[in-house]
Amino acid sequence: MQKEVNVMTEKELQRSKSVLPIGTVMRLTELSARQIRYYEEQGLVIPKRTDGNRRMYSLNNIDQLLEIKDYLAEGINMAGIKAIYEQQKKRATERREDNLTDSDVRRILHDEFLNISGFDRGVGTSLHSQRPLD
DNA sequence: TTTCTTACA
DNA sequence: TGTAAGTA
Repeated sequence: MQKEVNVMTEKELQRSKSVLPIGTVMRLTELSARQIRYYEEQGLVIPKRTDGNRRMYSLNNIDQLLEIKDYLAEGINMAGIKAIYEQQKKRATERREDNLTDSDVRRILHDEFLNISGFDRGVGTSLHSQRPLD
């Protein structure tokens, strides 16, 4: 049993190892260096730094970047993405403090997502005329 | 050669 | 966001 835990830990360690330079990340994610660095400025996906201050990304970082890319493709902006992560962090806290069932968590998650996406699209776009945050 | 920071058409 | 400049 303990052996399995070690295996899992090893995988996580490998996925957390920062060994990819930004150039590789660019090709893997189809994102420009400008964008990758910008997302870092915004507090999302902070890479390790090595040698002469060069960014080194891990496999997990790649996943994070791809996730951000998906959100962007869905029309969610930086503020919205940040909000989503803040909400997730908040949910992690709520989960410890309360005894929410999985369905409760799902309902909250769904509700928050609608508010976030509705808010972001409402500014400048007219896909929906709804004003969920009113 | 690649990446970094800063700044601007 | 793209891109140019000057480094490391």
